[in-house]
Amino acid sequence: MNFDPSPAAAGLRDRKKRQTRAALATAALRLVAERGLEQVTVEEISAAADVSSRTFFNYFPSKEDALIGDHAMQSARFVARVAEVPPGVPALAAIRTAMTEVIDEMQADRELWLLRMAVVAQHPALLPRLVTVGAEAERAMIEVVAGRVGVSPEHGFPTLLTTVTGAAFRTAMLRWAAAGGTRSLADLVDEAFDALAAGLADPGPKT
Amino acid sequence: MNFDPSPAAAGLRDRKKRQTRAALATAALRLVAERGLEQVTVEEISAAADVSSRTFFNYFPSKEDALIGDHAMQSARFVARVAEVPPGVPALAAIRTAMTEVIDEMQADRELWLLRMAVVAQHPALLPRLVTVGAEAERAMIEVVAGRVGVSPEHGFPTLLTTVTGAAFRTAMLRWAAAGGTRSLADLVDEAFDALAAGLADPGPKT
DNA sequence: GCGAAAGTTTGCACGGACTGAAAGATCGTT
DNA sequence: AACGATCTTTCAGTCCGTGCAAACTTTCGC
Repeated sequence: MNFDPSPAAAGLRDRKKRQTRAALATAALRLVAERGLEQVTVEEISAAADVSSRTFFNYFPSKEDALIGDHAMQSARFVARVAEVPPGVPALAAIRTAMTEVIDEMQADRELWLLRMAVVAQHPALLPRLVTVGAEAERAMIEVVAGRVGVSPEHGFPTLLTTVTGAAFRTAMLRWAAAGGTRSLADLVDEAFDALAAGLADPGPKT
Repeated sequence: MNFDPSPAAAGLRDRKKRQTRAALATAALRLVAERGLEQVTVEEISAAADVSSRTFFNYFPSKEDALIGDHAMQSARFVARVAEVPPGVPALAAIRTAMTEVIDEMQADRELWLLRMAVVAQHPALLPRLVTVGAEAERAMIEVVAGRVGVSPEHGFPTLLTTVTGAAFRTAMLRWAAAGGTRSLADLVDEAFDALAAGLADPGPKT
């Protein structure tokens, strides 16, 4: 069992795996950013990372997944953070609060994420695969929200809130990348969540 | 130029094209609903529609597209309807109003849409391809919203509103299908839009 | 150290999605 | 009936993605 995947690990085996995984991911991003998704084969990505193309598929189930990365654990932590926010805080605000941790991690990997978002912007089909990376994470999120607001998961609200905040976060990420990281991601997320909390009312001309 | 694609057309050729397109789409839906997406090949779908598999790809660029259908014109009309709503009406309400036409058409094809949504529910990867079927439609929508509320398209609001209402509509469609069409789609969309207008505030326990 | 155990990489073979080109069938028009 | 335009089919080919088994490497027990 590996409870701490990020730091320089004890085993040599794990370190190597992390290396090749990172090499594949960055090679994929770099090549696709240069040439476009269709113009890059997994064989080329694998060659750039010095492994066989079969090995590529041992790490990622598809070409797209190598670009998006593996956010399974981040998603799980995110859901857990939402559950940890004190009760009484409205669910929308709780989600915004829990996002802070994810945002900080993205800012830490700033270059990687800006490149990744540039690729996503060029290939909108990849967009949905961000944030909502897993069906289980989404279901878990829906259940946590249902618990927070005290309704059954069959009620429409938890699902609506989950998908809508996901969409809001995605647009914030896109704007962040479009601005080349000029404005802070946290600011852009705040802006989006403020608009949601305001009922998506038309912004005054003074904005 | 064909300005009126739906009614029984004049030419025999066009009729045949419509027939095979519909045959392919319904065969795809039926087979995938029975066996699942991975267990159905394009060859089988084509055989069920009595055409070669190459012909399938003359009609649809991918297996998924045959399931989702071709909503390009509907999307364009939808965007146009949003632009037609009298100014002064907030953008969120304008979008809800414009949706009525789309919803009515879906209710008219009730069986087809319920089957389609059942398939989508079984294969969440198809979900994003609904509503947001085209990048151009989405951009057009963003521009119309920007025009309505009097901000530049670079402002975050138009994009946010477009993606968020899309997500809301998708959840309403899923609930509609999950309930087997018991509740009217219009009701479920209203519920979602009311929640959006209320700033996604937690629903009281009395809901 | 050393050999067994466990995990990883690789090549091979395969099925299926999708595309281009060229030949064949069908339809509309005169 | 014949011609041109349009659609369908056949064919060959590329690439994605997966199961399998052999070769290899790290780890562990002794």
